[in-house]
Amino acid sequence: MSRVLVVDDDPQLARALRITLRAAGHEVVVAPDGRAALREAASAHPDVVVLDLGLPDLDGTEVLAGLRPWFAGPVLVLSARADSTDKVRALDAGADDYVTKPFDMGELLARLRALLRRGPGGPDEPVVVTDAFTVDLAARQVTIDGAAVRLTPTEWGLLSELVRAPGRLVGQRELLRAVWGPAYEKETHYLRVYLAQLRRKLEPDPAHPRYLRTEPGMGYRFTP
Amino acid sequence: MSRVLVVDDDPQLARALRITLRAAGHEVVVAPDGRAALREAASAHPDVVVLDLGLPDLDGTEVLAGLRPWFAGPVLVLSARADSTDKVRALDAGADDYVTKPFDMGELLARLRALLRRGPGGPDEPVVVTDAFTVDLAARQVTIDGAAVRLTPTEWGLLSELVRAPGRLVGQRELLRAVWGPAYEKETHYLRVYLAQLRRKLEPDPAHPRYLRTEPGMGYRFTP
DNA sequence: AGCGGTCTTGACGCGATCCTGACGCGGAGG
DNA sequence: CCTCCGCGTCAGGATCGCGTCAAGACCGCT
Repeated sequence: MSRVLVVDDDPQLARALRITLRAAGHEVVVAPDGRAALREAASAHPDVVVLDLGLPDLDGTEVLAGLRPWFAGPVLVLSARADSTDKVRALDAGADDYVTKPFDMGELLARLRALLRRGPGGPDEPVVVTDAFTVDLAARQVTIDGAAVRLTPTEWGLLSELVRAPGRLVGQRELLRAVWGPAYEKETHYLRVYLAQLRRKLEPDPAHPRYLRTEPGMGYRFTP
Repeated sequence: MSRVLVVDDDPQLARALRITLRAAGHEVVVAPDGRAALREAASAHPDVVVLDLGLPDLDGTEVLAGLRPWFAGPVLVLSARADSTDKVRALDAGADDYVTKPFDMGELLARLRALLRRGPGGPDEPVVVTDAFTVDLAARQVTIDGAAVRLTPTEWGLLSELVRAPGRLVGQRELLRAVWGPAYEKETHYLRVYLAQLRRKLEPDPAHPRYLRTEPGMGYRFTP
């Protein structure tokens, strides 16, 4: 989902953060001190930084000052100090949020979500592109040379199921269950009919499918 | 400097906030309850909203929900509840920050500064323009060749829901839940009736819709 | 109470979509 | 060489979803 740089010298807390953040779908990079933080921030290009103010080498605000000139993403500051003058100082130094330890993990995640929501262009668009056509899963649209292609609900269900697993073979039972329901697992004929329709609409040469391939006896495979 | 909408039913706190914010160079608008808040937010076009969750008429999250669809600026939530589940709920409902009462005025100001620093020039356009008509989400107004178009509340709800996701297909269940409520997810008939009305009012050729398109069996799509 | 506007509900025609059956083809196995 | 199974193709009929119109119910306002 997003890349998070965690700056903390406490190995235990860093570990907990890494596990929690990874479970929430983020990619995590950890830096144990200020110098490493600046180095990693420059090389790893994180989307957001979680910065503990209590570091062994540099003061947290110095890290913030070193970061801010060029790092545009949000920075969430962690600190054991609850004094509001500290908060004001950190926020005015460029922090976007300030959380005092000990803190609740759920709250931290929610605050990160709030920061990332404002972020650069929002979350990644799940778009699958081939040389012949483009599938936008979020917008539920298929385009071929920029022109929209009309798909029926069944056709779309089938296509999205295949496109969601690029390169992977999808069994016929799997497809039937996903599109028609568990009661239709034997109706392999449906697949033949609708795959033919999809190929007619999407493949450059429907007689020799290149993207929606048949694996005889097993299922179908979408190869980008 | 910036226009701040303060939503709080406690006259004393509202007064203190007005004085402090004005001293910091902000223009202040105060709303004592949820309905007034939504009204003022639409008419005064604030840059940021400070929202107390404890309101006499509406739940704070309802105000947030009513605000978020069209208000792109930051919202800072005030609350007496320090429970982290409350925080998570508010943040995920669209709040950008959450401050528990009692709070330090200096910290609140610093947090507001941090929020405003992130830019009143957000990429979100609250106005959607097509060749045929213009939709102003914030002002709740549709104009066609500069002339205002009268829409009923239901028509507006439907239109704003579609316009908010340009190019994306919006499922009929999704639309029904957003406009009528979760109990009406099966009433696809409503959609047909109101889409027809919208097309009559907005489309150049209602018989051949160009902007409010139907995706049979799936939903509707607004294409600018 | 009366009134205008809005929302709900029903009925109808039409077109699109889905299901189904029949046929030909090709490869695997006997 | 022959048979059988799975796949692709085609075409028809039943069904579903959509758009349209109109009448009744339900507000809020005067």
